[in-house]
Amino acid sequence: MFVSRKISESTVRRLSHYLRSLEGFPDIGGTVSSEELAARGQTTAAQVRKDLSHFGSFGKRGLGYSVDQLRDRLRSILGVDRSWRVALVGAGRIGLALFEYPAFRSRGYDCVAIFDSDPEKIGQAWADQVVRSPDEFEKVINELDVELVILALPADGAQEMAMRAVDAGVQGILNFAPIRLNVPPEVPVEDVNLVMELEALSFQITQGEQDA
Amino acid sequence: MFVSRKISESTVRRLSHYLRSLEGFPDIGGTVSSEELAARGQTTAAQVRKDLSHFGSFGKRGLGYSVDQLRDRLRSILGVDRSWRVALVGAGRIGLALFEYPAFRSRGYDCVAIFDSDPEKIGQAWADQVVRSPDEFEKVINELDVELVILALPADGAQEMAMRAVDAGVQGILNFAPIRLNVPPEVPVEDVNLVMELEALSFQITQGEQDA
DNA sequence: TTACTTTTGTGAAGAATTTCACAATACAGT
DNA sequence: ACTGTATTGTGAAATTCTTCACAAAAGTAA
Ligand SMILES: NC(=O)c1ccc[n+]([C@@H]2O[C@H](COP(=O)([O-])OP(=O)(O)OC[C@H]3O[C@@H](n4cnc5c(N)ncnc54)[C@H](O)[C@@H]3O)[C@@H](O)[C@H]2O)c1
Ligand SMILES: NC(=O)c1ccc[n+]([C@@H]2O[C@H](COP(=O)([O-])OP(=O)(O)OC[C@H]3O[C@@H](n4cnc5c(N)ncnc54)[C@H](O)[C@@H]3O)[C@@H](O)[C@H]2O)c1
Repeated sequence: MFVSRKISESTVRRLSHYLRSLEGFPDIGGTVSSEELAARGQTTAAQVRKDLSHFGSFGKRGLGYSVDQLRDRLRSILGVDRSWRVALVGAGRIGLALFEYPAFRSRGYDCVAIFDSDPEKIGQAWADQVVRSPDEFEKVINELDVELVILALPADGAQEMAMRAVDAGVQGILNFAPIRLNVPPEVPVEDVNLVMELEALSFQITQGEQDA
Repeated sequence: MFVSRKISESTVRRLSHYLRSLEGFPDIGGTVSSEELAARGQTTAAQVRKDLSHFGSFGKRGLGYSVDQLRDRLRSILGVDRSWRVALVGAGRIGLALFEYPAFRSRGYDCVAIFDSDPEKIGQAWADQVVRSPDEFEKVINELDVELVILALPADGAQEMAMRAVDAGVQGILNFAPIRLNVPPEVPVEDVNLVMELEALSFQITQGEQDA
């Protein structure tokens, strides 16, 4: 019934999926069943109900869940019923792609500062932002009250910038650099490692062939 | 002792980590213990041994694993002891970042074709490649014997291109579009959803604060 | 050869996650 | 009000994943 601490990683991923599905319903006032939600995700109705039950019971037996209500509840559970101030560190190729990706801003992740160590890039205008020197990092993080940092810089600078971000009071890190960051356990880090995703594919293909 | 089918997703992710760690050892002829490997990953020695034991036993009691041997074995398990022919679909911001990312090629993922539907982009040269029209898709996939496809196009075109890729004989899909692709179960799909990663962060931060 | 140290490989125990299955309940129709 | 249908919320069972713990090597040193 109540938030019993320790929600599993996979549950959180599924909650994101449910929210994404619900945002597909432009429908006002409708309802959705755990069965329907399961079909759109890639899971079972029982799993959907169990996932949601960790946070309370907001369905109606015989009817399902109110789309509007469930969507709001999921937004609040996932912390996207507000906006987050994000800084981008590394104004390279992946940094640019992320910066220009509209889905971030539309979900409430607001890029309020960009840093790069390359003197050629410092001072460049990116939309409403100017690329800043890492020398200003702590000052800017504090002044703008940055909560999240996206690390899109080469691996050799990532650990240092992660530490500086934590020391400056940043609350979470999305890391694209292919290294395991060492940060205090209370600061969550999510790693994105695309080589690993490709390896997962080639693993599955290779294994599959061994069966045949 | 033998590949007993059904290796868990988390095991595969850890195998990738182990391989990445081992590639950090330029050391020729050395050995590494499960303890050391665990420290570099973010796991336990028992987990390392259990993961490896699914594929045979290639350590020496009292000594550990031969770095060279284990690295080769992991490469072969993950299917990266060969090169893979990859096509990129969608020559946009994320497509460009991926195309120029050197770690892919160096791991054996070779981008051999690029497709985009934008007439402005078709014909553009990208390094050694030329952006092609999706009209040529099936022909090119077959001629170049493409095995993997990276979908970096907007969500509304992704399902169609996934299906065409499968029909053309592609064996795996790395999908950046924020939709759940519908493909036959024997074709592995890996999804990359960055909004979900950010939501995982904001969830953890939000939850953490509720404790305090 | 024997004693000692180290570290693997693995069954068994323990923990976590998913699935099952069903009583509880909400509404619709008559 | 009653009957029928749909669908939740949730203990319990089943399954999957992780950790434990220790006998079985393998090397080293005396
Ligand atoms: N391009 C991709 O598709 C891709 C995919 C996955 C992971 N990555 C990883 O993302 C990171 C960035 O990749 P990229 O392709 O954008 O590289 P890039 O070389 O295009 O950009 C990196 C940027 O970081 C800047 N930088 C370097 N040190 C810095 C520091 N200390 N502080 C601030 N900025 C600094 C550089 O000046 C450069 O502008 C790398 O770690 C890479 O491994 C990239
Ligand atoms: N930019 C990011 O950081 C980011 C992050 C996560 C996910 N994504 C996702 O990745 C995908 C691409 O994002 P982007 O930012 O590169 O977008 P983009 O608009 O920069 O590029 C998309 C490209 O795909 C092409 N395209 C459209 N339909 C096509 C078709 N049927 N066949 C071939 N090409 C086609 C377009 O012409 C365009 O060049 C989107 O689904 C987006 O949601 C992007």
